[in-house]
Formats: sequence, structure tokens, C-alpha cells
Amino acid sequence: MVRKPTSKETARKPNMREAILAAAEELFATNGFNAVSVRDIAQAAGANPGSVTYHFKTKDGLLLEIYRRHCGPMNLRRSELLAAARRVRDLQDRLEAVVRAYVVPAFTSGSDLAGGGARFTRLRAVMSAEGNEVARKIIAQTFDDTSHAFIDAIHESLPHIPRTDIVWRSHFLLGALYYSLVTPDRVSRLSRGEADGSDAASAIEQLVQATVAAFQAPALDQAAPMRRRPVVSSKT
Amino acid sequence: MVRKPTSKETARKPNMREAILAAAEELFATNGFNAVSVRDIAQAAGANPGSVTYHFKTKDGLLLEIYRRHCGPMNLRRSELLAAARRVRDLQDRLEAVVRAYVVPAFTSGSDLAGGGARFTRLRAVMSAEGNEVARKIIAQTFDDTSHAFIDAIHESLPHIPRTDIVWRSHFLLGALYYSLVTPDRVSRLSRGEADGSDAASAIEQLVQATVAAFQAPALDQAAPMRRRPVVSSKT
DNA sequence: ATGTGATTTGTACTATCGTACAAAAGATCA
DNA sequence: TGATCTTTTGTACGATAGTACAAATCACAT
Repeated sequence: MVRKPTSKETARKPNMREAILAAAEELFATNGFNAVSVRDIAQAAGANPGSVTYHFKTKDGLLLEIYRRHCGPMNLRRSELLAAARRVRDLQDRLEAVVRAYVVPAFTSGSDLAGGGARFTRLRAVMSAEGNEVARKIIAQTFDDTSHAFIDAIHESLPHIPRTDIVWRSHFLLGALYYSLVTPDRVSRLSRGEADGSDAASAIEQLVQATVAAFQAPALDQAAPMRRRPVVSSKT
Repeated sequence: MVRKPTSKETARKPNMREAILAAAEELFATNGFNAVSVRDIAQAAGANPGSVTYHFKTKDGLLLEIYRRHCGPMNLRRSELLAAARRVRDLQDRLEAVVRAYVVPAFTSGSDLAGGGARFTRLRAVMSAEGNEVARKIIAQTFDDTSHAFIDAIHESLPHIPRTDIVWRSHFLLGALYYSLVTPDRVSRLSRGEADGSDAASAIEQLVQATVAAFQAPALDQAAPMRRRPVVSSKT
């Protein structure tokens, strides 16, 4: 007997479940978690409010499923690109490749959906700003490994920089990345229309260029070696 | 007759209005606007919910008043520091001074309250992530002038870098600044306790050091002059 | 065609939201 | 003290939140 795959296995037909996930992702990423109601999501997906409860049980469950959908593919993509970057011989080139391996998936991929990476990354940015508990948990247990791998890779390219400084700078990188996705219009506004903040390619190149230079900055201890010391010293 | 100043003029006694403002600022900055109810704020301030309505009319009005309280002093402080930074002769030193003039007030001042600057900056970060309308308006009309002034000052120190690149990099700076205030614990975690993400002095020094280097990076057009071109080209 | 399990709909329940408003309490000065 | 203005309290109202659940509908193997 040739058993046709059930709808649960295929998702070949236009699926309500998928529509709800997509709508929720879009709305959460733009307005935050608390500002969006289950009814808003259902309406945007052309579904019934009760349908959300059926598929995801709770609103938190819906958010959790969005994360589950993206985290795997995105980290996979990053691992591949990172592995390739590690094989670059020249240390300078390798640093740029590593940074690019971190940045590119955040903007361009992360799931099967085309261009859904930016949306999901923006979602993560907004959730982290809201201090969302569900997001905090899943982020810490999913992304920290990846982050450590990148920090190690960067440290390999810059052995003379203390790991602490690398952590700070990679934190800045993530912040810059997030903010570029959250308010791209600000770039357009401040450049008086000369730059397009929502152009992913520009954002990537600018971010990679700036970040590589930031990583290459002298370590804090040996900073300003024959210049005036900073007004507020950290710990000397 | 020696007219005693009325309470409206002095605010000398422990003021309920101030307590509500402080509580709201703290709660909004940590949990976002929508996640915090008027009743939460009242309880944290030891006040009655109706008292919030009396002093600020609406929840939006409360947020607006928080912004009004901080924007003036913070921009004033920044203008002073920027003016002083502009007088630095050496271009390299001037760049660092300008960046510092931008960063320091965000962490340390911004109002009469001691150390309230970081809280307000974090609030702005969270509001921008949530796409809050009240915040968006007041930010655009209050901070864009300051941002332009800083961009101009940085451009003066780096005349060979296109203004577009400077805008992008200053945008990254703000993103990094915001993110450092939103999730300082991540720095502590990723550095395995070696760095304290919530130490303002460290954050400032690390941010200034990294950002100055980022600004000094070669312009995008002339980037990678005799190296391989980036995989994803922006517009060439 | 029909029965069966998966899905969608419609609706209802309780909790909490922002806000309004009258009454109580406190402060100020003739 | 008593009159007047400011502030605080207590409570209530309508709207909307998340979720539950029974009925209706759909997909599909037999």
C-alpha cells in the first residue's frame, strides 16, 4: 500500500500553521511581543484566533516555535561559513572572512524562507530589548556556543588581543547588527538620502569593514601608548 | 510678606510625581512600554493608580515627560563636550575626544539624577526596538540635530572618508552603545566572568577604543585595494 | 458514500488593561 | 478657624487581553 504522506509530514499545501508563523514573526519583529495580540496575528494570517491556540497552545509557544524554526538552519549556515573561513591562510583575510561568516547569515538566510534571516534577526533584537523570558532562555542555550566559536576564531586571527577585548568588540558587533535591522530608516535620514539603510548588501559591507577595523584596534591595556591617558580610566 | 515658594515651584519635599517618573523610567527601561501597566508603576512608586492619571493624564504622557526630563540636560552636556572636543588640535586625538563626547553622557549623566543617564539611554534603546510612536517622534526631533553635529565633527577629523560611511559607522556606534546597556550580562557570560558588562567605565573605554578604530577604517570604495573583492558587492 | 481523525470556526470566560471621576485628605492663607 | 486649591484615594467602566472548548468543516482511507 502506497501511503500518501499526511499533511502533518508534507506541509505541501498552503498551510495555515505556516501562515500564522510568518505573520507572527513579522508582527513581533516590528512591534514587539507584548504589543501584538493573538487576534492581530490571526487576522494578519487570515486565520481564526482559536486556530493559534490549536497549533501552538499559547502565545509563548508560538514564539518558541518561531525560534525553533530558525535557530537550527541559521547556526548550521554559520558553522559552515565559519569552517570555511578558518581555512583562509592569511590572518587578515581570515579575520574578515570570519566576521563575514557571522554577519551574512543574520541578514540573508537563517531558514528555508528567502530573505527571512533579516526578519528573524530583527525579531531577536526586539526580544532582547524587551527582556523577553522565552527568548532569553532559548538564545542563551542556542547561540552562546556559536558565539564562543566565533570569538575563538577571531582570537586566533588576533592572538595579541586579550580575549576580554574580543568579547566586548563582538558584543558591539552584535549590537550594531541588531540596530541596523531595527531602525534602518535612521541611516537614510542621517545621510540625507545618500545611503539606503534597508539595503542589506550595503549594511553588510559597511558592517564588515567597520568591525574588522574595530577588532584590529590595539588592546585596551596598551592603548594610547604615548598619548594622553583617557580621562576615565577603567582599571589600570 | 515673605511668600514661601509653592510646591509647584520647589519640589523640595519628597514628591510623588518624581517617584512615579523614576519608577516608570526603571520599569520601561527593563521591560518595555507595553509590558508595564500603570498599576505596576503606581505600585513601584508607592502611589495610587489614579495618581498617575492625575499627574500625567495618560500613559503616553508619562513617557513623554520622561523624555522631556532627560533630553535637554543630556544634549546640553553633549554640546559642551563636543565643543571642547572640537578644540583639540591633533586630528587623531580630536576624533577620540569627539567619540568620547558622544558616548560618555549616554552612560553617566543626562539629567540631575546621579547615574540616570544609563537608565535613560537604555530606555531609548528599548523604545526604539519596540517601535514606540511617542519615542520615535521626540527622538527624531530632539536627537537628529545632535547626531548631525557629531557626524560633522567626525567628518572633520576624517576628511578622506565619505560622509555616507561616517553615517553608517556612527549608526553602528549607537547600536553598540544601546546593546551594551540592554544586555550587559551577555558580556559577563561570554567572557566567562573575566569582564563585567555592567561596569560603565569599562564599557566606555572599550566602546571608544573600538569605535575610533572603526571610524578610521579605509572607506568602502577604496577597501580591499589589492585583495580579493567582497563576495557580495554593494553597488560598484 | 461514509466514517474518522485533523483542522477551523465561533463564542464565551476570566483577568487585566487604560482611564475617568467623585470623595477624602492635605496644604495654604485670609 | 474656615475657605480654597492641590493632591491622593478608591472605585468603576468599557475595551481588550489570553485562552478554553464545543460545534462545524475538511481531508481522506476504506
